[in-house]
Amino acid sequence: MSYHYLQRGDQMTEKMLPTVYDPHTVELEKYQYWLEGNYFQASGDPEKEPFTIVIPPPNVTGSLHMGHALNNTVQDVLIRRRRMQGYDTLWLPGCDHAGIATQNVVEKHLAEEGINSRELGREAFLERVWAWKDTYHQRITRQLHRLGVSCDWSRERFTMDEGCSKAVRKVFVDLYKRGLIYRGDYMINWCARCSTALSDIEVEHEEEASTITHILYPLASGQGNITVATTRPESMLGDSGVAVHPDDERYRDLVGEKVILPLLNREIPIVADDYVDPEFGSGAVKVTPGHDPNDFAIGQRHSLEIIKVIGEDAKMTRAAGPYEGMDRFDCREKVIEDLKALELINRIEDYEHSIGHCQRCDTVVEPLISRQWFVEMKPLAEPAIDAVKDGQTRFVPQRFTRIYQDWLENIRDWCISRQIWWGHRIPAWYCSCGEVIVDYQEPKNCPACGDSALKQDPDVLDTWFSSALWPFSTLGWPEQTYDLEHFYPTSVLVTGYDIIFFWVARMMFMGLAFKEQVPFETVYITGLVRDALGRKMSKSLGNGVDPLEVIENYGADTLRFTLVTGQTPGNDQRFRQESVEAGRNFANKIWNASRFVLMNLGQDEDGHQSFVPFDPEQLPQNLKRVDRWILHRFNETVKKVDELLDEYELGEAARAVYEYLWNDFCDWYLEMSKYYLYLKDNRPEAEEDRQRNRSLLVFLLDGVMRLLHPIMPFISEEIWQKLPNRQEEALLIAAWPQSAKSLEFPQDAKDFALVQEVVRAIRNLRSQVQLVPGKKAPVIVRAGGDAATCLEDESHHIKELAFADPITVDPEIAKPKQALAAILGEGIEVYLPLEGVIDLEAELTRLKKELSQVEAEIKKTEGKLQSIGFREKAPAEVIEKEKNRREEQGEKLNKLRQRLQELSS
RNA sequence: GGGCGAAUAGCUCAGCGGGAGAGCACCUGCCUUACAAGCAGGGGGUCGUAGGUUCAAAACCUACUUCGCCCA
Repeated sequence: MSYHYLQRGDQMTEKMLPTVYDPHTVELEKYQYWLEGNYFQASGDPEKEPFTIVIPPPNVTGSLHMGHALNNTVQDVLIRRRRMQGYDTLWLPGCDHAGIATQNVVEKHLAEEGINSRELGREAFLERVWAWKDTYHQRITRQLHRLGVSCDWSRERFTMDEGCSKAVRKVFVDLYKRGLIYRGDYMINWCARCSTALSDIEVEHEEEASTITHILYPLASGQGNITVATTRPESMLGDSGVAVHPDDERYRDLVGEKVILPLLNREIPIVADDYVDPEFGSGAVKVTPGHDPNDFAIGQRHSLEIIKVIGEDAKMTRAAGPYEGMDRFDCREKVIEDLKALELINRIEDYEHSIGHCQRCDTVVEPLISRQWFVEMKPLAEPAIDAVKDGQTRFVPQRFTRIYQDWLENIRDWCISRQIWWGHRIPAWYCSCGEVIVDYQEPKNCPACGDSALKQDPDVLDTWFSSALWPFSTLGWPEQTYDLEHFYPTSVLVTGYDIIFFWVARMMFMGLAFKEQVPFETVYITGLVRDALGRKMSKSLGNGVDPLEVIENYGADTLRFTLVTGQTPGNDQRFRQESVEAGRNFANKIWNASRFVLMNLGQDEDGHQSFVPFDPEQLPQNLKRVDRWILHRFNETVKKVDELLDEYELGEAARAVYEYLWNDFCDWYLEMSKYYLYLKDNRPEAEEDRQRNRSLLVFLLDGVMRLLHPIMPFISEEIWQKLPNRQEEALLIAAWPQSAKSLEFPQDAKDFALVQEVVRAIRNLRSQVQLVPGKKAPVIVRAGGDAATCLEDESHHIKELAFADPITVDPEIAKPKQALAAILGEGIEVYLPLEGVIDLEAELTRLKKELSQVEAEIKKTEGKLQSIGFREKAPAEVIEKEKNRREEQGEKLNKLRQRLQELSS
C-alpha cells in the first residue's frame, strides 16, 4: 500500500507532516518507547489505589484471532484510562497451556512429519510440546505488542510455570484433604479420538437427523414380546434390563418378569421406574447402565448389572460376544441386520436427537464407566452463588448473572483427570499394597507398607483446573506475596459469554475456597466477533479475519477503534471491511486536524513556537463566544465519555469522542480558527486573537488526545508528543481529563446553535441555486433582539463559513423581491437575494413541501395540547416545551404562507 | 421442554418513556492553502405483528412470528 505524502504541489519541508497518516512506523516506534520507559509496570505503591486485571490467558495452540483482539482491546481501554486516572494499574499477562487442545495440534503436527506421538513416548513428546509452546508463546506476545496492549510484561505468567504448578498441587491436595476431591468409577464422557475423559461441559450437543429403531424383546415366558426403541441399537448388547413406568397399566403384570435379550440371549429383568415416560414410544425402554447416564441411574436404583460393551477405543468389547472388536458404528449396522434376520425389528423411523461431540475434535462422545478423579461441587458452588447474590461480584450486562447462577445451582461433580500427557500431573501415587498417597511432594515410601516402589498417577488435570486459580496463582499464591496482598481481588475480568461456565464460575469458587474473597469485582462480558455475514469465524469455514493483517494494512488504532465502536456489552458484533475503513478515515481525520493545529502554532524570531498556554483554571478575559462554545462542548464530551466508560459502554464512549472531534472541533471550531489565523492583520488585537486561538487549539487537541488515548493509543501519543508545553512526559501517564463547572457555558452553547442554524440555512439556499463554494453572495438576515446581537457579533464567522458577503442583519427589513428565503425558529428569516430569475417552480415545490410538514407537526402538537390528560398530568416543563413548539410552528406557518402568496401572485 | 438475545433507513448498527440517530451506500455541487481516506447540501424509516399500561410507547407489560445462542 502506498501513501501520497504530498499533494497539490506542496513543498515538503522538515516541519510538514504527511497529509495521510501512516500508522506503521509510528506504532512500532511508540510501543518500543513505552516499553523502554517501563510505563506498563505496576508500581505496587501502597499509597495508590490498585486497579487490576488478569488477562484471560490465550491458549498456546496458535495465533490470536479477532476475539482476542477485541478482548485485549477492551482490557487495554479500561487499564489505560485507570492508569491516566492515577491508579496503580496492573494488567497481568500470560498464556494457558491448554491441555487437550495443544496436545492435539502437536500430535497432528508430528503426524505430518510421520511421527506417531504414542511411539515417541511421554518425555520426548513433552519436549516437542514445550518447543511448540515457546514458538507460539512468542508469536502471541508479538501480536499483543502490535495491538498496543499495556500489559505489565515483567509479571507475565504461564499456567505451567513453577509457581502456577505449585498452586495447582496445593489446591489439589487441600481439596483432597477436605474430602472434596475423590477418585472412583463413574460414568464419564469419553472421547475415543483424544482417548481421554472429558467433563460434562466439554461435550457439545448437536441436534442431528438420525433414526430410532423399535426392537422386539421376547418375553422369557414365551408369551409375546415387549417393544423398546433406541437411537443406538449397538448399545442393546449392554442391556441389563427393561424399564416401564410403575403406573403403566399395559405393563403392570410384566414387572418382575424377564425378557430374553436378542442376539446374546441373556435374560434380563423388567423393572418399574418413574423415569420412564409412558407416553413416549411403546412406554418401555431398554436399560444400558454401562453407556447412558440416565440408564446408569435406573440401573443403580434396581441393582442392574453394568456391562461395558464399548471400550475406550470405541470398539466393541468381549462382553459384546460375537461383535467383539467391531467399531461401534459398524456394529450398529450389523446389529440391525442381524435383528432384521430374526424379524425382531418392528420398524425404523427417522428421528432427530441431540448427540454429544468432543469440544476439541468433534468426535462423537461415548458415555462409559471409568475410574477418574472428581471434584465434589456442591460445597464449592454454594459460596460462589452467594457471592454474586450479595453483589460481591457483578456481571455486566446483568443478564449473564442468571446463566452463571443456573449453572452453579444445577452443578454436577467435575471430572478433572485427563488421559493425556500435556498438563499438570496429578499429585497422587499408588503403592502395590493398594495405598493411595496424595501429597504436595513426591513421597519416598508408602506410609502403609513402607514400599518405595510408588507409581505416580499417569494422568494430568483438566486445563481449567489451573485456569481456575489464575487470579491468585499469578500473583504469587500460595506464597503470601506483596502483589497478592495489594492486587487481589482483581477489579475486572473481561471475557466472552462462551466461557462463563468453563472459567468464570470456576475462578469464583476457587477464589472463594482458597482466598476467601471473590477473584474480581466485575465481570464484563463481551460478545463474539463474527464475520461480515454474521457467521462465527472458524478455521473450517476459513472466514476468519487475521487481526495482524488488519494491523498491517490499517494500523492497530484503526482495528481497536473498529472493535470498540462495534461493541455493545454482551452482544455479538460483525467485523466488516466498511467499518475498518471508517476507522481508518477517522485516524486520518485526527491526523489532519492535528496537522492543522501544529502548522499554525506560529513562531517567534528564533524559530521557537510561542504561545500562551491555556489554563482552564484561570480563564482569559478575551474568550470569544465560539471559544466558550467549544469549551462547553469539550466539557460535555469529557463528562459523557467518563460516565459511559464507568458503565462499560465503550462503544458509546468512542462514538462520543468521534462526534465531538469530527463534528464540533473539526467542522466548526477549526474552520472558524482560520478566520483568526489567516487574517492579514498585524494590529495587536488581531495578534491577541491569534494567540488566544492557538492556545485554545492546543488545549483542545491535548484534551481530546487524552480522551482518545485508551482507545487509540498510538496516534494519540504520537500527536500529543508533538504538542508544545507538555506537562507530563508521556500521554499514557498524563492526567485523564475531568469535567469542570468553570467550563460550562450553556448560554453560549445556545447562541452558537443559532449561528449554526443560520449558516446551514444559507448553505442550503446556496445549494438550491447551485452557487459554487467560494463564490461570495450577499445575505440578509431578518432578526431582532438578542438573536440579532449574537448574529452581528458572529457575522465574520458566518461570512467565512457560508461565503456570505455582505451580510446584513436587520429586524425590520423586508424581503427583497428576487430572493430565496429560509424560515428559522424565533421569527428569524434568511434571504438570499438573487440577481437572475429564480426557479419559481422549484421554490414553490420546496415551500409547499415544507408547509405540509409544518401543518402535520402543528396537528400533532395541537392534539397534545388540547388533551385534558396531557394538560393535567404531564410535567410542567414538558407542557411548556410543547407550548413553545406550537408558537414557533405557528410563526413558521404564517411566514411560509406569506412567502407562497408572494410567489404565486 | 426451559432460558437468553436479536428484529429500527438499501446495508451494518446505536438509541430503550416526552417529535427517530450514526457510519457506509445513494443523489447534487465542490481538488475552498488540515484532510478527496475530504468539504457542503439532499433524499430515504406506519422502529417485526397484535393487544395492553400511560396524558404520552421504538422504548414498559402480554401474546405471537422469524432468526440466532445457551441449557436439559
